Amino acid sequence: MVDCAQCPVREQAICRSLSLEETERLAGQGRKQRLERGAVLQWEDEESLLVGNVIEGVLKLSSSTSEGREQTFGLARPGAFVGRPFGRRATHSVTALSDALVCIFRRSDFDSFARGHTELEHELLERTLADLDHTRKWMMLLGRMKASQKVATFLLEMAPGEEEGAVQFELPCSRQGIADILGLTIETVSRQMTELRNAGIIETPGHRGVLIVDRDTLEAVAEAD
Amino acid sequence: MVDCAQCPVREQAICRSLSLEETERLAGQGRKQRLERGAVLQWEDEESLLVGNVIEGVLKLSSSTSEGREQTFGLARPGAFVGRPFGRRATHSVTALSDALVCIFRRSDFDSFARGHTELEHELLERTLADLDHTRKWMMLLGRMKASQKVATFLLEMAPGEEEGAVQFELPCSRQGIADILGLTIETVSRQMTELRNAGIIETPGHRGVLIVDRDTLEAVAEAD
DNA sequence: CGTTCAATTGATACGGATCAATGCAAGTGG
DNA sequence: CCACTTGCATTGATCCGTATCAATTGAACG
Repeated sequence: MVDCAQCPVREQAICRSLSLEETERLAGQGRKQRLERGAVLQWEDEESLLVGNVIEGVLKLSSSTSEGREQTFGLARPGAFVGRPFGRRATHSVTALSDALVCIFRRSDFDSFARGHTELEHELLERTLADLDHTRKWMMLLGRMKASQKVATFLLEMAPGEEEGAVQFELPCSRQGIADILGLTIETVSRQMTELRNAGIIETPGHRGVLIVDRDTLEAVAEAD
Repeated sequence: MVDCAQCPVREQAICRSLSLEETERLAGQGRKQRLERGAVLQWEDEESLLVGNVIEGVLKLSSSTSEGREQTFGLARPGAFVGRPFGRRATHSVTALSDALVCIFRRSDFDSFARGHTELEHELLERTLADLDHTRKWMMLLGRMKASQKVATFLLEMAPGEEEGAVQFELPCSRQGIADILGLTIETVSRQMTELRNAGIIETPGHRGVLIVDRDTLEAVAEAD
């Protein structure tokens, strides 16, 4: 049985546009699935069969060139919607970066449900427009920024909040993961991190931890360096 | 008075999802506007006031870094929808690459019209999803391909049709324009074009003309070079 | 304490940017 | 009709940033 009222992402996921009753009707067509770290929910170029909401964990949207170089398009956190509704071919892979829990539907079921629920489609439209804005922003980063700017921008993007003071947090992925997002190599990312550390702008407690000491300077590096 | 029945993009623009009657009701809230080559319909970071359809010409969606390096996100051809509905801030500029004709609406008018017309919102959703797919494809190109692959991919993308034989066409933009799209410099684009010409893969009649002589080899270059 | 995997550091090569000059075609005016 | 300008495109020389290859360090774990 489903219990959307208890869902931890009820207020973030697209379901918030539906009444609890309608949400549970939708949920009746889907199921929850646990994903282990590294599991692939959808392969690029496969038929697009599934769509869904992320409940826990972090997923990665990515694609690879024929030579095997990978590019990450974005990360999906709890509350995010993943998959490609209204299209038969997946344009990217969806992989779990951490153990994750998703609430998934057959694409065809979701499509017809959405066609009957205007508010849901509208919510999806708003999200897709926001995703597009965000993707374009990162396009600029890939095409026009140098490594130091990319890394600084990435850290600022990952940092929670907007506060002035020092902020500490955990990165959602390894150095390789950062490299795939920024279109760099693992070594270049590492070097940029040590430069920032030597300059006293950040500290790096543990492999995934980051402490932003001087946010203003970090923003200046992101602007031009 | 409006006459959407005669509109040359009636069957391509989002309006195709509306009855002719509804289309003209929408048109009553908008107007046609001519844009001269180089005119800017919308500046990045300005308040998002306008949305609309491209009727004639080619527009460019782009943004610039603080240092003035420009990145193009995409081109809008006749039938395309431009602008950012349901959001108050424009994330990119919209510039006419050629003389153009657009059919525009105040964003607020369009938003409320769309909220009342499910089929229009659905059409917009499908387009936005397709735009997102396309943008991600180009993200990969920016992040992971080398100059020769970028240029080859660009030419293939611009070429009409999928035929085997030689195809001739005009590029929609100058070398600088290509550079802005591919995240390269004008010189690098030029050098790659001459390499392709010397290899007998393409010919370049006039500044904007391209003749693809050997499409297979060009595709091979795009895959890996 | 060794094994393993990720991150760091170093040395070198290469691709593309940058700076600078030349070429080429389409106007413009004498 | 020919010199002169103007705006791209092309070509060349050099420099810088990042990739690549290779070795080392460091942390997590059995």
